[in-house]
Amino acid sequence: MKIDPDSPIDLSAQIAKAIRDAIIAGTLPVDERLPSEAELSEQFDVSRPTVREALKRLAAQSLIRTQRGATGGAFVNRLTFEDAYGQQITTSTLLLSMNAVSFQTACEARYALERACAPLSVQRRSADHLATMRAEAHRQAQPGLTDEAFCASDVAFHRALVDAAGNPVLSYQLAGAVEAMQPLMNMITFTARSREKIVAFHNQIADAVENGNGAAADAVLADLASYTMELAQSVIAARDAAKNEASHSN
Amino acid sequence: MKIDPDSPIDLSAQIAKAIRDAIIAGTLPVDERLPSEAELSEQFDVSRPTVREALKRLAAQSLIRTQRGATGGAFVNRLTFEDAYGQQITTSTLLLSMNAVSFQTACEARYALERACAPLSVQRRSADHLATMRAEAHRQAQPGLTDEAFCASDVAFHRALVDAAGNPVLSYQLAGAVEAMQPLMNMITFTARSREKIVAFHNQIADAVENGNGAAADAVLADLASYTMELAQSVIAARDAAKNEASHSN
DNA sequence: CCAAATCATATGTCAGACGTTTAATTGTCT
DNA sequence: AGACAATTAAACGTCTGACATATGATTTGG
Repeated sequence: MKIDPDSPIDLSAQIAKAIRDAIIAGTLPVDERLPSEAELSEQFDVSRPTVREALKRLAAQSLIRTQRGATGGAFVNRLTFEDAYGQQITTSTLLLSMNAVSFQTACEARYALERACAPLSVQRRSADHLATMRAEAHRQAQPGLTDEAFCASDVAFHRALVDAAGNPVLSYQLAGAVEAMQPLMNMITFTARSREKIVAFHNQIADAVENGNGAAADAVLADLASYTMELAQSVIAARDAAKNEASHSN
Repeated sequence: MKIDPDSPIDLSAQIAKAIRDAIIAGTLPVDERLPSEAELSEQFDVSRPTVREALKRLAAQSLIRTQRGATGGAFVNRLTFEDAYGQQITTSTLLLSMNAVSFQTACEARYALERACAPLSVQRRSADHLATMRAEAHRQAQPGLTDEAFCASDVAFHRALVDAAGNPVLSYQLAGAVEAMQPLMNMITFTARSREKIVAFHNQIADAVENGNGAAADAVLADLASYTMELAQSVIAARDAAKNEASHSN
Protein backbone atom coordinates (compact mmCIF):
# COMPACT_ATOMS: atom_id res chain seq x y z
CA MET A 1 0.00 0.00 0.00
CA LYS A 2 1.14 3.50 -0.81
CA ILE A 3 1.62 6.23 1.74
CA ASP A 4 0.14 9.64 0.98
CA PRO A 5 1.97 12.48 2.73
CA ASP A 6 -0.88 14.88 1.93
CA SER A 7 -3.55 12.73 3.49
CA PRO A 8 -5.26 14.18 6.55
CA ILE A 9 -4.42 10.90 8.29
CA ASP A 10 -1.21 10.54 10.24
CA LEU A 11 1.63 8.96 8.34
CA SER A 12 2.23 6.60 11.24
CA ALA A 13 -1.39 5.45 11.10
CA GLN A 14 -1.17 4.87 7.36
CA ILE A 15 2.02 2.86 7.74
CA ALA A 16 0.56 0.85 10.59
CA LYS A 17 -2.48 0.09 8.46
CA ALA A 18 -0.35 -0.99 5.53
CA ILE A 19 1.63 -3.42 7.67
CA ARG A 20 -1.47 -4.61 9.51
CA ASP A 21 -3.22 -5.34 6.24
CA ALA A 22 -0.20 -7.31 5.07
CA ILE A 23 -0.31 -9.37 8.25
CA ILE A 24 -4.03 -10.02 7.97
CA ALA A 25 -3.70 -10.94 4.31
CA GLY A 26 -0.96 -13.37 5.19
CA THR A 27 1.66 -11.57 3.11
CA LEU A 28 3.71 -11.35 6.28
CA PRO A 29 3.63 -14.77 7.94
CA VAL A 30 4.01 -15.37 11.65
CA ASP A 31 7.52 -14.91 12.99
CA GLU A 32 8.60 -13.11 9.82
CA ARG A 33 11.02 -10.32 10.58
CA LEU A 34 10.04 -6.90 9.31
CA PRO A 35 12.73 -4.72 7.75
CA SER A 36 14.68 -2.67 10.28
CA GLU A 37 13.32 0.70 11.29
CA ALA A 38 15.95 2.39 9.14
CA GLU A 39 14.96 0.32 6.11
CA LEU A 40 11.26 0.92 6.68
CA SER A 41 11.83 4.64 6.97
CA GLU A 42 13.56 4.52 3.59
CA GLN A 43 10.89 2.33 1.98
CA PHE A 44 8.01 4.51 3.14
CA ASP A 45 10.07 7.68 2.71
CA VAL A 46 9.44 8.93 6.22
CA SER A 47 11.63 9.50 9.24
CA ARG A 48 12.52 6.83 11.75
CA PRO A 49 10.38 8.30 14.59
CA THR A 50 7.36 8.11 12.31
CA VAL A 51 8.09 4.46 11.55
CA ARG A 52 8.52 3.81 15.25
CA GLU A 53 5.14 5.36 16.04
CA ALA A 54 3.61 3.02 13.49
CA LEU A 55 5.34 0.00 15.02
CA LYS A 56 4.19 0.97 18.51
CA ARG A 57 0.63 1.06 17.26
CA LEU A 58 1.00 -2.49 16.01
CA ALA A 59 2.72 -3.58 19.20
CA ALA A 60 -0.23 -2.22 21.19
CA GLN A 61 -2.44 -4.68 19.32
CA SER A 62 0.02 -7.53 19.89
CA LEU A 63 0.49 -7.81 16.14
CA ILE A 64 4.27 -7.52 16.39
CA ARG A 65 6.93 -7.97 19.03
CA THR A 66 10.35 -6.33 19.03
CA GLN A 67 13.74 -7.61 20.04
CA ARG A 68 16.86 -5.60 20.60
CA GLY A 69 20.36 -6.59 19.66
CA ALA A 70 22.21 -7.72 16.58
CA THR A 71 19.57 -10.11 15.25
CA GLY A 72 16.74 -8.07 16.68
CA GLY A 73 13.95 -6.22 14.98
CA ALA A 74 10.20 -6.36 14.72
CA PHE A 75 8.62 -9.76 14.19
CA VAL A 76 5.09 -10.70 13.28
CA ASN A 77 3.62 -12.03 16.49
CA ARG A 78 1.51 -15.14 16.74
CA LEU A 79 -1.60 -13.77 18.43
CA THR A 80 -2.24 -16.13 21.32
CA PHE A 81 -5.60 -16.77 22.88
CA GLU A 82 -4.19 -15.25 26.04
CA ASP A 83 -3.28 -12.01 24.26
CA ALA A 84 -6.75 -11.93 22.80
CA TYR A 85 -8.35 -12.52 26.21
CA GLY A 86 -6.54 -9.53 27.62
CA GLN A 87 -7.57 -7.22 24.85
CA GLN A 88 -11.14 -8.44 24.98
CA ILE A 89 -11.37 -7.86 28.69
CA THR A 90 -9.96 -4.35 28.44
CA THR A 91 -12.28 -3.47 25.57
CA SER A 92 -15.36 -5.00 27.17
CA THR A 93 -14.68 -3.34 30.51
CA LEU A 94 -14.33 0.08 28.94
CA LEU A 95 -17.30 -0.46 26.70
CA LEU A 96 -19.52 -1.21 29.70
CA SER A 97 -18.19 1.58 31.87
CA MET A 98 -18.21 4.28 29.19
CA ASN A 99 -21.54 3.63 27.55
CA ALA A 100 -23.91 3.44 30.46
CA VAL A 101 -24.75 -0.15 29.61
CA SER A 102 -27.36 -1.21 32.09
CA PHE A 103 -26.63 -4.04 34.43
CA GLN A 104 -29.61 -5.78 32.92
CA THR A 105 -28.29 -5.64 29.38
CA ALA A 106 -24.82 -6.81 30.35
CA CYS A 107 -26.19 -9.54 32.56
CA GLU A 108 -28.56 -10.78 29.90
CA ALA A 109 -25.73 -10.98 27.40
CA ARG A 110 -23.47 -12.76 29.80
CA TYR A 111 -25.90 -15.47 30.79
CA ALA A 112 -27.15 -15.94 27.25
CA LEU A 113 -23.60 -16.64 26.13
CA GLU A 114 -22.90 -18.84 29.09
CA ARG A 115 -25.99 -20.90 28.47
CA ALA A 116 -24.83 -21.32 24.91
CA CYS A 117 -21.80 -23.28 25.94
CA ALA A 118 -23.29 -25.11 28.91
CA PRO A 119 -24.54 -28.04 26.79
CA LEU A 120 -21.05 -28.54 25.42
CA SER A 121 -19.52 -28.22 28.88
CA VAL A 122 -21.84 -30.87 30.26
CA GLN A 123 -20.91 -33.18 27.43
CA ARG A 124 -17.15 -32.71 27.46
CA ARG A 125 -16.07 -31.56 30.88
CA SER A 126 -12.95 -33.19 32.27
CA ALA A 127 -12.56 -34.27 35.90
CA ASP A 128 -10.27 -31.29 36.30
CA HIS A 129 -12.86 -28.74 35.27
CA LEU A 130 -15.42 -30.29 37.57
CA ALA A 131 -12.94 -30.28 40.45
CA THR A 132 -12.24 -26.59 39.89
CA MET A 133 -15.94 -25.81 39.96
CA ARG A 134 -16.41 -27.79 43.17
CA ALA A 135 -13.42 -26.14 44.78
CA GLU A 136 -14.60 -22.64 43.93
CA ALA A 137 -18.11 -23.37 45.13
CA HIS A 138 -16.64 -24.64 48.38
CA ARG A 139 -14.46 -21.58 48.75
CA GLN A 140 -17.48 -19.35 48.23
CA ALA A 141 -19.18 -20.98 51.23
CA GLN A 142 -16.38 -19.91 53.59
CA PRO A 143 -17.69 -17.29 56.02
CA GLY A 144 -14.63 -15.03 56.20
CA LEU A 145 -14.42 -14.33 52.49
CA THR A 146 -14.23 -10.69 51.39
CA ASP A 147 -16.58 -9.44 48.72
CA GLU A 148 -13.69 -9.11 46.30
CA ALA A 149 -12.53 -12.68 46.90
CA PHE A 150 -16.08 -13.94 46.51
CA CYS A 151 -16.45 -12.18 43.18
CA ALA A 152 -13.09 -13.46 41.99
CA SER A 153 -14.08 -16.98 42.90
CA ASP A 154 -17.37 -16.46 41.14
CA VAL A 155 -15.50 -15.51 37.99
CA ALA A 156 -13.23 -18.55 38.37
CA PHE A 157 -16.23 -20.84 38.73
CA HIS A 158 -17.91 -19.59 35.60
CA ARG A 159 -14.62 -19.55 33.79
CA ALA A 160 -14.16 -23.24 34.55
CA LEU A 161 -17.68 -23.93 33.32
CA VAL A 162 -16.94 -22.18 30.06
CA ASP A 163 -13.52 -23.77 29.61
CA ALA A 164 -15.08 -27.18 30.16
CA ALA A 165 -16.70 -26.82 26.74
CA GLY A 166 -13.24 -27.44 25.34
CA ASN A 167 -13.65 -24.82 22.65
CA PRO A 168 -10.96 -22.14 22.87
CA VAL A 169 -12.90 -19.80 20.62
CA LEU A 170 -15.86 -19.92 22.98
CA SER A 171 -13.58 -19.45 25.98
CA TYR A 172 -12.06 -16.43 24.35
CA GLN A 173 -15.41 -14.90 23.53
CA LEU A 174 -16.79 -15.54 26.98
CA ALA A 175 -13.75 -14.29 28.87
CA GLY A 176 -14.60 -10.73 27.97
CA ALA A 177 -18.24 -11.04 28.85
CA VAL A 178 -17.65 -12.69 32.21
CA GLU A 179 -14.63 -10.74 33.40
CA ALA A 180 -15.89 -7.39 32.24
CA MET A 181 -18.90 -7.88 34.45
CA GLN A 182 -16.85 -8.11 37.61
CA PRO A 183 -16.69 -4.37 38.31
CA LEU A 184 -20.45 -4.20 37.90
CA MET A 185 -20.92 -7.26 40.09
CA ASN A 186 -18.74 -5.69 42.74
CA MET A 187 -21.21 -2.84 42.91
CA ILE A 188 -23.69 -5.27 44.35
CA THR A 189 -22.88 -5.86 47.95
CA PHE A 190 -23.53 -9.50 48.54
CA THR A 191 -25.27 -10.21 51.80
CA ALA A 192 -24.69 -13.49 53.55
CA ARG A 193 -28.09 -14.67 52.43
CA SER A 194 -27.56 -13.92 48.75
CA ARG A 195 -24.18 -15.63 48.87
CA GLU A 196 -25.80 -18.70 50.27
CA LYS A 197 -28.23 -18.79 47.43
CA ILE A 198 -25.58 -18.26 44.79
CA VAL A 199 -23.47 -21.05 46.22
CA ALA A 200 -26.53 -23.29 46.08
CA PHE A 201 -26.95 -22.42 42.40
CA HIS A 202 -23.30 -23.19 41.79
CA ASN A 203 -23.58 -26.55 43.47
CA GLN A 204 -26.61 -27.35 41.36
CA ILE A 205 -24.69 -26.43 38.24
CA ALA A 206 -21.78 -28.62 39.28
CA ASP A 207 -24.21 -31.47 39.95
CA ALA A 208 -25.75 -31.11 36.53
CA VAL A 209 -22.33 -31.05 34.92
CA GLU A 210 -21.26 -34.11 36.85
CA ASN A 211 -24.39 -36.03 35.92
CA GLY A 212 -24.28 -34.99 32.30
CA ASN A 213 -27.66 -33.36 32.60
CA GLY A 214 -27.60 -30.55 30.06
CA ALA A 215 -31.22 -29.54 30.52
CA ALA A 216 -30.74 -29.14 34.27
CA ALA A 217 -27.62 -27.04 33.78
CA ASP A 218 -29.50 -24.77 31.41
CA ALA A 219 -32.41 -24.43 33.80
CA VAL A 220 -30.19 -23.57 36.76
CA LEU A 221 -28.30 -20.99 34.72
CA ALA A 222 -31.60 -19.44 33.73
CA ASP A 223 -32.61 -19.29 37.38
CA LEU A 224 -29.27 -17.83 38.37
CA ALA A 225 -29.64 -15.19 35.68
CA SER A 226 -33.08 -14.19 36.94
CA TYR A 227 -31.93 -14.18 40.53
CA THR A 228 -28.90 -12.03 39.76
CA MET A 229 -31.03 -9.52 37.90
CA GLU A 230 -33.61 -9.36 40.68
CA LEU A 231 -30.85 -8.88 43.20
CA ALA A 232 -29.36 -6.07 41.14
CA GLN A 233 -32.72 -4.42 40.73
CA SER A 234 -33.38 -4.39 44.44
CA VAL A 235 -29.91 -3.00 45.13
CA ILE A 236 -30.47 -0.27 42.56
CA ALA A 237 -33.89 0.51 43.98
CA ALA A 238 -32.48 0.76 47.48
CA ARG A 239 -29.72 3.06 46.26
CA ASP A 240 -32.20 5.30 44.47
CA ALA A 241 -34.35 5.47 47.58
CA ALA A 242 -31.33 6.49 49.63
CA LYS A 243 -30.52 9.15 47.08
CA ASN A 244 -34.05 10.55 47.22
CA GLU A 245 -33.86 10.57 50.98
CA ALA A 246 -30.65 12.55 50.81
CA SER A 247 -32.00 15.08 48.33
CA HIS A 248 -35.11 15.59 50.44
CA SER A 249 -33.09 16.35 53.52
CA ASN A 250 -31.10 18.98 51.63
CA MET B 1 2.01 5.34 38.58
CA LYS B 2 5.75 5.81 38.57
CA ILE B 3 7.97 5.24 35.57
CA ASP B 4 11.14 3.22 36.05
CA PRO B 5 13.88 4.12 33.54
CA ASP B 6 15.84 0.99 34.49
CA SER B 7 12.99 -1.40 33.83
CA PRO B 8 13.50 -3.83 30.96
CA ILE B 9 10.17 -2.61 29.65
CA ASP B 10 10.01 0.27 27.20
CA LEU B 11 9.34 3.63 28.75
CA SER B 12 6.60 4.25 26.21
CA ALA B 13 4.89 1.02 27.23
CA GLN B 14 5.08 1.94 30.90
CA ILE B 15 3.64 5.37 30.24
CA ALA B 16 0.88 3.94 28.08
CA LYS B 17 0.00 1.51 30.84
CA ALA B 18 -0.08 4.26 33.45
CA ILE B 19 -2.48 6.33 31.37
CA ARG B 20 -4.55 3.31 30.34
CA ASP B 21 -4.94 2.29 33.99
CA ALA B 22 -6.07 5.79 34.84
CA ILE B 23 -8.69 5.64 32.11
CA ILE B 24 -9.95 2.22 33.18
CA ALA B 25 -10.07 3.32 36.82
CA GLY B 26 -12.09 6.34 35.82
CA THR B 27 -9.50 8.81 37.06
CA LEU B 28 -9.50 10.24 33.57
CA PRO B 29 -13.14 10.63 32.52
CA VAL B 30 -14.37 10.53 28.94
CA ASP B 31 -13.55 13.64 26.89
CA GLU B 32 -11.01 14.77 29.48
CA ARG B 33 -8.02 16.40 27.84
CA LEU B 34 -4.66 14.94 28.71
CA PRO B 35 -1.76 17.33 29.36
CA SER B 36 0.08 18.37 26.22
CA GLU B 37 2.91 16.19 24.98
CA ALA B 38 5.42 18.68 26.29
CA GLU B 39 3.81 18.66 29.73
CA LEU B 40 3.61 14.88 29.82
CA SER B 41 7.25 14.59 28.83
CA GLU B 42 8.10 16.82 31.77
CA GLN B 43 5.84 14.96 34.21
CA PHE B 44 7.20 11.54 33.27
CA ASP B 45 10.69 12.92 32.79
CA VAL B 46 11.13 11.53 29.30
CA SER B 47 11.45 13.06 25.87
CA ARG B 48 8.57 14.06 23.69
CA PRO B 49 9.03 11.25 21.13
CA THR B 50 8.76 8.73 23.96
CA VAL B 51 5.52 10.31 25.12
CA ARG B 52 4.27 10.28 21.56
CA GLU B 53 4.97 6.56 21.20
CA ALA B 54 2.95 5.97 24.35
CA LEU B 55 0.06 8.05 23.01
CA LYS B 56 0.11 6.20 19.68
CA ARG B 57 -0.20 2.94 21.56
CA LEU B 58 -3.32 4.23 23.27
CA ALA B 59 -4.66 5.63 20.01
CA ALA B 60 -4.28 2.18 18.43
CA GLN B 61 -6.69 0.86 21.05
CA SER B 62 -9.10 3.74 20.49
CA LEU B 63 -8.58 4.84 24.08
CA ILE B 64 -7.66 8.36 23.06
CA ARG B 65 -8.11 10.63 20.06
CA THR B 66 -5.89 13.56 19.14
CA GLN B 67 -6.66 16.93 17.69
CA ARG B 68 -4.21 19.41 16.26
CA GLY B 69 -4.32 23.11 16.69
CA ALA B 70 -4.49 25.62 19.49
CA THR B 71 -7.07 23.88 21.65
CA GLY B 72 -5.98 20.46 20.46
CA GLY B 73 -4.37 17.65 22.35
CA ALA B 74 -5.14 14.11 23.36
CA PHE B 75 -8.62 13.39 24.70
CA VAL B 76 -9.98 10.33 26.41
CA ASN B 77 -12.13 8.70 23.79
CA ARG B 78 -15.56 7.28 24.42
CA LEU B 79 -15.15 3.74 23.17
CA THR B 80 -18.08 3.17 20.87
CA PHE B 81 -19.61 -0.19 20.09
CA GLU B 82 -18.49 0.38 16.52
CA ASP B 83 -14.87 0.84 17.58
CA ALA B 84 -15.13 -2.30 19.64
CA TYR B 85 -16.65 -4.24 16.72
CA GLY B 86 -13.73 -3.34 14.55
CA GLN B 87 -11.14 -4.41 17.08
CA GLN B 88 -12.98 -7.61 17.82
CA ILE B 89 -13.16 -8.53 14.16
CA THR B 90 -9.47 -7.85 13.61
CA THR B 91 -8.49 -9.83 16.69
CA SER B 92 -10.81 -12.75 15.97
CA THR B 93 -9.74 -12.95 12.34
CA LEU B 94 -6.07 -13.09 13.26
CA LEU B 95 -6.70 -15.50 16.08
CA LEU B 96 -8.39 -17.95 13.72
CA SER B 97 -5.87 -17.60 10.93
CA MET B 98 -2.76 -17.77 13.10
CA ASN B 99 -3.68 -20.60 15.42
CA ALA B 100 -4.83 -23.29 13.07
CA VAL B 101 -8.28 -23.22 14.61
CA SER B 102 -10.25 -25.91 12.86
CA PHE B 103 -13.29 -24.98 10.90
CA GLN B 104 -15.22 -27.25 13.18
CA THR B 105 -14.18 -25.45 16.35
CA ALA B 106 -14.85 -22.02 14.94
CA CYS B 107 -18.14 -23.10 13.47
CA GLU B 108 -19.28 -24.72 16.69
CA ALA B 109 -18.50 -21.54 18.61
CA ARG B 110 -20.25 -19.36 16.12
CA TYR B 111 -23.49 -21.28 16.03
CA ALA B 112 -23.51 -21.86 19.78
CA LEU B 113 -23.34 -18.10 20.29
CA GLU B 114 -25.89 -17.41 17.63
CA ARG B 115 -28.32 -19.88 19.13
CA ALA B 116 -27.84 -18.11 22.44
CA CYS B 117 -29.38 -14.93 21.15
CA ALA B 118 -31.97 -16.45 18.85
CA PRO B 119 -34.63 -16.72 21.59
CA LEU B 120 -34.22 -13.03 22.35
CA SER B 121 -34.30 -12.16 18.65
CA VAL B 122 -37.53 -14.05 18.15
CA GLN B 123 -39.04 -12.24 21.08
CA ARG B 124 -37.94 -8.71 20.29
CA ARG B 125 -37.28 -8.43 16.57
CA SER B 126 -38.55 -5.29 14.90
CA ALA B 127 -40.19 -5.24 11.48
CA ASP B 128 -36.99 -3.70 10.21
CA HIS B 129 -34.79 -6.58 11.29
CA LEU B 130 -37.18 -9.10 9.78
CA ALA B 131 -37.27 -7.14 6.53
CA THR B 132 -33.48 -7.15 6.36
CA MET B 133 -33.41 -10.89 6.87
CA ARG B 134 -36.00 -11.42 4.15
CA ALA B 135 -34.17 -9.12 1.77
CA GLU B 136 -30.84 -10.86 2.26
CA ALA B 137 -32.40 -14.30 1.86
CA HIS B 138 -33.97 -13.08 -1.35
CA ARG B 139 -30.69 -11.68 -2.60
CA GLN B 140 -29.00 -14.99 -1.88
CA ALA B 141 -31.42 -16.74 -4.21
CA GLN B 142 -30.33 -14.62 -7.18
CA PRO B 143 -28.51 -16.81 -9.68
CA GLY B 144 -25.81 -14.37 -10.83
CA LEU B 145 -24.40 -13.75 -7.35
CA THR B 146 -20.65 -14.15 -6.89
CA ASP B 147 -19.36 -16.29 -4.03
CA GLU B 148 -18.07 -13.19 -2.27
CA ALA B 149 -21.41 -11.42 -2.53
CA PHE B 150 -23.20 -14.52 -1.31
CA CYS B 151 -20.95 -14.75 1.73
CA ALA B 152 -21.34 -11.04 2.46
CA SER B 153 -25.09 -11.40 2.30
CA ASP B 154 -24.86 -14.43 4.55
CA VAL B 155 -23.02 -12.33 7.11
CA ALA B 156 -25.60 -9.56 6.77
CA PHE B 157 -28.43 -12.02 7.34
CA HIS B 158 -26.94 -13.43 10.50
CA ARG B 159 -25.97 -9.98 11.65
CA ALA B 160 -29.59 -8.89 11.38
CA LEU B 161 -30.66 -11.95 13.33
CA VAL B 162 -28.22 -11.10 16.10
CA ASP B 163 -29.05 -7.40 16.13
CA ALA B 164 -32.72 -8.29 16.42
CA ALA B 165 -32.02 -9.40 19.98
CA GLY B 166 -31.74 -5.70 20.80
CA ASN B 167 -28.78 -6.25 23.08
CA PRO B 168 -25.74 -4.24 21.93
CA VAL B 169 -23.41 -6.26 24.12
CA LEU B 170 -24.50 -9.45 22.41
CA SER B 171 -24.21 -7.81 19.00
CA TYR B 172 -20.71 -6.72 19.83
CA GLN B 173 -19.69 -10.16 21.01
CA LEU B 174 -21.20 -11.88 18.02
CA ALA B 175 -19.80 -9.50 15.44
CA GLY B 176 -16.35 -10.93 15.90
CA ALA B 177 -17.46 -14.52 15.80
CA VAL B 178 -19.58 -14.12 12.69
CA GLU B 179 -17.38 -11.81 10.66
CA ALA B 180 -14.16 -13.55 11.50
CA MET B 181 -15.62 -16.71 10.01
CA GLN B 182 -16.04 -15.15 6.61
CA PRO B 183 -12.53 -15.89 5.32
CA LEU B 184 -12.95 -19.50 6.40
CA MET B 185 -16.41 -19.64 4.84
CA ASN B 186 -15.00 -18.26 1.62
CA MET B 187 -12.71 -21.28 1.47
CA ILE B 188 -15.78 -23.37 0.89
CA THR B 189 -16.89 -22.92 -2.65
CA PHE B 190 -20.62 -22.89 -2.54
CA THR B 191 -22.21 -24.88 -5.27
CA ALA B 192 -25.61 -23.95 -6.59
CA ARG B 193 -27.16 -26.84 -4.69
CA SER B 194 -25.69 -25.93 -1.30
CA ARG B 195 -26.74 -22.33 -1.82
CA GLU B 196 -30.26 -23.47 -2.41
CA LYS B 197 -30.24 -25.39 0.84
CA ILE B 198 -28.77 -22.52 2.81
CA VAL B 199 -31.35 -20.11 1.45
CA ALA B 200 -34.04 -22.58 2.50
CA PHE B 201 -32.59 -22.61 6.02
CA HIS B 202 -32.55 -18.83 6.06
CA ASN B 203 -36.15 -18.65 5.00
CA GLN B 204 -37.08 -21.09 7.74
CA ILE B 205 -35.26 -18.94 10.26
CA ALA B 206 -37.04 -15.85 9.05
CA ASP B 207 -40.36 -17.68 9.27
CA ALA B 208 -39.64 -18.73 12.83
CA VAL B 209 -38.68 -15.19 13.77
CA GLU B 210 -41.79 -13.81 12.13
CA ASN B 211 -44.04 -16.28 13.91
CA GLY B 212 -42.35 -15.85 17.26
CA ASN B 213 -41.43 -19.50 17.36
CA GLY B 214 -38.23 -19.66 19.37
CA ALA B 215 -37.97 -23.43 19.44
CA ALA B 216 -38.22 -23.62 15.67
CA ALA B 217 -35.53 -20.97 15.23
CA ASP B 218 -33.24 -22.89 17.53
CA ALA B 219 -33.88 -26.14 15.70
CA VAL B 220 -33.21 -24.64 12.29
CA LEU B 221 -30.00 -23.04 13.52
CA ALA B 222 -28.89 -26.42 14.87
CA ASP B 223 -29.63 -27.98 11.48
CA LEU B 224 -27.80 -25.20 9.67
CA ALA B 225 -24.81 -25.72 11.94
CA SER B 226 -24.72 -29.45 11.22
CA TYR B 227 -25.16 -28.90 7.52
CA THR B 228 -22.39 -26.30 7.37
CA MET B 229 -20.00 -28.59 9.19
CA GLU B 230 -20.83 -31.53 6.95
CA LEU B 231 -20.34 -29.36 3.91
CA ALA B 232 -16.98 -28.23 5.21
CA GLN B 233 -15.92 -31.75 5.99
CA SER B 234 -16.71 -32.95 2.49
CA VAL B 235 -14.86 -29.99 0.96
CA ILE B 236 -11.86 -30.73 3.15
CA ALA B 237 -11.99 -34.42 2.29
CA ALA B 238 -12.14 -33.63 -1.42
CA ARG B 239 -9.20 -31.29 -1.10
CA ASP B 240 -7.17 -33.88 0.76
CA ALA B 241 -7.98 -36.46 -1.88
CA ALA B 242 -6.81 -34.09 -4.59
CA LYS B 243 -3.63 -33.48 -2.65
CA ASN B 244 -2.94 -37.20 -2.35
CA GLU B 245 -3.60 -37.58 -6.06
CA ALA B 246 -1.07 -34.88 -6.79
CA SER B 247 1.60 -36.34 -4.50
CA HIS B 248 1.12 -39.79 -6.08
CA SER B 249 1.69 -38.45 -9.55
CA ASN B 250 4.92 -36.79 -8.47
C1' DC C 1 -19.85 45.76 14.86
C1' DC C 2 -18.05 42.64 11.77
C1' DA C 3 -14.37 40.71 9.05
C1' DA C 4 -9.61 39.91 8.14
C1' DA C 5 -5.00 39.46 9.68
C1' DT C 6 -2.10 37.97 13.35
C1' DC C 7 -0.72 35.20 17.16
C1' DA C 8 -0.22 31.43 20.29
C1' DT C 9 -0.51 26.65 21.12
C1' DA C 10 -0.23 21.99 20.17
C1' DT C 11 0.36 18.17 17.24
C1' DG C 12 2.94 16.12 13.04
C1' DT C 13 7.32 15.33 11.07
C1' DC C 14 12.17 15.43 10.39
C1' DA C 15 17.40 15.09 11.11
C1' DG C 16 21.04 13.61 13.71
C1' DA C 17 23.11 11.72 17.61
C1' DC C 18 24.21 8.66 21.51
C1' DG C 19 23.38 4.68 24.60
C1' DT C 20 22.35 -0.25 25.17
C1' DT C 21 21.54 -4.91 23.95
C1' DT C 22 22.77 -8.88 21.61
C1' DA C 23 24.84 -12.09 18.47
C1' DA C 24 28.52 -13.01 15.49
C1' DT C 25 33.29 -12.55 14.62
C1' DT C 26 37.86 -12.34 15.70
C1' DG C 27 41.84 -13.18 18.38
C1' DT C 28 44.54 -15.29 21.81
C1' DC C 29 45.88 -18.70 24.99
C1' DT C 30 46.22 -23.44 26.42
C1' DA D 1 42.56 -27.69 17.51
C1' DG D 2 39.55 -26.05 20.78
C1' DA D 3 37.83 -22.98 24.32
C1' DC D 4 37.38 -18.68 26.24
C1' DA D 5 37.73 -13.57 25.95
C1' DA D 6 37.63 -9.23 23.48
C1' DT D 7 35.96 -6.78 19.59
C1' DT D 8 32.70 -5.50 16.29
C1' DA D 9 28.40 -4.62 14.04
C1' DA D 10 23.48 -4.37 13.80
C1' DA D 11 19.42 -2.94 15.67
C1' DC D 12 16.37 -0.97 18.93
C1' DG D 13 15.60 2.72 22.76
C1' DT D 14 15.98 7.42 23.85
C1' DC D 15 17.17 12.33 23.57
C1' DT D 16 17.73 17.13 21.64
C1' DG D 17 16.33 20.53 18.74
C1' DA D 18 14.05 22.19 15.01
C1' DC D 19 10.55 23.22 11.52
C1' DA D 20 5.86 22.55 9.45
C1' DT D 21 1.01 22.76 9.93
C1' DA D 22 -3.56 23.10 11.89
C1' DT D 23 -6.71 25.71 14.58
C1' DG D 24 -8.83 28.48 18.05
C1' DA D 25 -8.21 33.05 20.16
C1' DT D 26 -6.88 37.69 19.79
C1' DT D 27 -6.10 41.81 17.74
C1' DT D 28 -6.64 45.05 14.17
C1' DG D 29 -8.77 47.52 10.38
C1' DG D 30 -12.75 49.01 7.93
